[in-house]
Amino acid sequence: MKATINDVAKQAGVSIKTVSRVINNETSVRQLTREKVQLAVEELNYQPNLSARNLAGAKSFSVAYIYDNPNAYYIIDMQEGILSACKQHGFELLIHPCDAKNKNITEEVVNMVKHARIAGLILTPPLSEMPEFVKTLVELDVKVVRIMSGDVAPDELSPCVMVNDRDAAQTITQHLIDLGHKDIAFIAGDAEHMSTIERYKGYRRALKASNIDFDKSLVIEGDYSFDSGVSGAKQLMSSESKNTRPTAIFSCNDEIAAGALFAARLMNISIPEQLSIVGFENSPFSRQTWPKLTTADQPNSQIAEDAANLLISQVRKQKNKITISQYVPKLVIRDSTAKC
Amino acid sequence: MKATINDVAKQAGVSIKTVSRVINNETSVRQLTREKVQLAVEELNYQPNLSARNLAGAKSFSVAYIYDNPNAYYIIDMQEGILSACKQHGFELLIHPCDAKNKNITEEVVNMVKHARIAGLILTPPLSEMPEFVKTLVELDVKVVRIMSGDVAPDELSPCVMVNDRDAAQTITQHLIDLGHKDIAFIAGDAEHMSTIERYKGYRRALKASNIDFDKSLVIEGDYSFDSGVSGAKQLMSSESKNTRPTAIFSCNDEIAAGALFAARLMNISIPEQLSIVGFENSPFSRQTWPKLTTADQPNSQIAEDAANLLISQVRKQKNKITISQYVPKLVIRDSTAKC
DNA sequence: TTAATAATTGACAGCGCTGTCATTTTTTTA
DNA sequence: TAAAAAAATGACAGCGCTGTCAATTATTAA
Repeated sequence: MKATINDVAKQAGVSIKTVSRVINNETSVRQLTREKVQLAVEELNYQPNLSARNLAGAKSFSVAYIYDNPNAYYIIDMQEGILSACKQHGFELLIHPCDAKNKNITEEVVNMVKHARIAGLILTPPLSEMPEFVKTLVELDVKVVRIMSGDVAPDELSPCVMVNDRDAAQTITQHLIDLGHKDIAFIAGDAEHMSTIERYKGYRRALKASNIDFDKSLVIEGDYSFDSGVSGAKQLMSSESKNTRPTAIFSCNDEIAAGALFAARLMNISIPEQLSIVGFENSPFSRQTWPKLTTADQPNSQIAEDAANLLISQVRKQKNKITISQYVPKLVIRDSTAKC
Repeated sequence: MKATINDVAKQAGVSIKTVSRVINNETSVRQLTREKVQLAVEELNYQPNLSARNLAGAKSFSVAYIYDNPNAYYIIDMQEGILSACKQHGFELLIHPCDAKNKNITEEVVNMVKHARIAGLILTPPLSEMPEFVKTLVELDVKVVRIMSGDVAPDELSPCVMVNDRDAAQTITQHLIDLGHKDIAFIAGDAEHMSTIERYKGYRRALKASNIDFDKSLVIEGDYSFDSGVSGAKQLMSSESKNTRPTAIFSCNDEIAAGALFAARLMNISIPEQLSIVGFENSPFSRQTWPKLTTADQPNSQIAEDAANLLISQVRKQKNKITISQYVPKLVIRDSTAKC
């Protein structure tokens, strides 16, 4: 019932090998022949069988998305972006949730790659930020594309799609400064995440650009969780605290910001009148807090599609060398920030 | 490098066909032979090649999860549950987001199933609740397992995993009644979703059981969105409203509840002192609202794993007829409900 | 124009597995 | 104990495709 390469060959009056050449976009097929084949492909609505391709060829038509990230919205966006690129190029997507903290993560992934004959991997933080992990993979000749925080790729290991958190954080902080804030606190995400580091840099840079003295006591460690937002904000705003009480809090992501909002509520601090709070990521729930969060929006699905396209062209050896594309999240002003 | 069936056969001193029999759990292999083969499989860490299996056999080792649901947390939980069952049985998971409203959805899915040689599908609402869609699929001999709301399967089309929203809703409503509430409003999800209907039934049943008069004006149409929670609660609590002002609101899911919380805030109604609000689903953000939501918890990942196992045993023709398993979400009491 | 070279095309094996069917071994029956 | 029946095993083709290499055709140089 489903057309095979044989049917197409017969219909086009050529050998199956020629059909194979056409569908794989190989050179050395005469234009006329190519068109004959393409016509037959369309008439029969032929689509190559992935299993057969994977089995016969040295190539693979599967890419995998390996993730370890508690943020469901992020993952779903990524997946859909990747899927969209895959569909376009006749690739298949395998998803593989895992635990980055696991010592055997490298082994686990290597095993999976070997077993399932994966053409390449897409990695997002924190996995994309584990140099040893990536290096091992690359040395095993696995194509990898990483989505990372920063403006330039940290190495030549693999192509990257960079998200410029630094500039975005600077813009966000500037927004607070423009509102008249001077005592701006910073609640960090996991310290080892590049995004935390980059956002911190942007924050510092904005302060510096406006000649605002940096107060170390306004920087609180956190871990990208709601709870760390709660405790961070409590610590910052408690009356016994020796710090200058900040008038604004830069939260490393929306969850932290939601936590800070929660803490403010607990302490009877009204937002944004008495305290401005910003988030980062523009996850759907940043619109569902009270008040709605000012945050930075990143086009995740677009970023993922970009990464997948990069990966696929790598796999096809369309050597576009180490390509890098960069995105800068955009400020979204909502109701959690106000004049000082 | 990777062991193939040939390596195993050689190692075990049998033919590849016998190895095939063992790994497929077929009968008519002597116990002794079976053990020899199993030993070799372990020694070589052999794992059958999916592509080869798919290509050679009539069977397929891929299942697909087709979804159309804006709730990222739900999808991720589902995926992970399905993935876990797949891993256990050597199946592969394909994910396929789609739009249930699309007229060609059936064609799209049928096409995908045919093309990718899918062994079976897992469907969640709203797709699982489209009888014509399911029927078409089943008639094309595609195995389907549905996750649905209700206590018994609506038909014999396919196995189902049922989530008893009705009983859960009754329990939740009873919780409100126990707190002394009598004027309990209901903000519905999408009217055509079974879950809305079932939750509504549970709500009505609880009222009836406690001899509380049902007030139609306390039932508001909604659509499972934050915004419908906002407008629903506004409508219920506005002073011009002719209704009895409710003292509690049953929201059909956590998003609606978050919306109701938001509206209450807007209207200066304090929760839970002046108004109790309950959600449904226990999504992560129900812990991140102020106050934290009382809600009903459903073990989504477990449900999904169950569904996937059901599907896989169907595919393997281990005819456990039309099996149904049922889950009842459990009440989780947090801070958004209080005595009247 | 012809030989040499380059560009196109095809024949065929084989990827790792399962299905079919024939063969061998074991068990049962007479 | 032999013959018949049943159970266990294996030989081999072939799933749909790609890689290799040989054969053919078109193009260029001499």
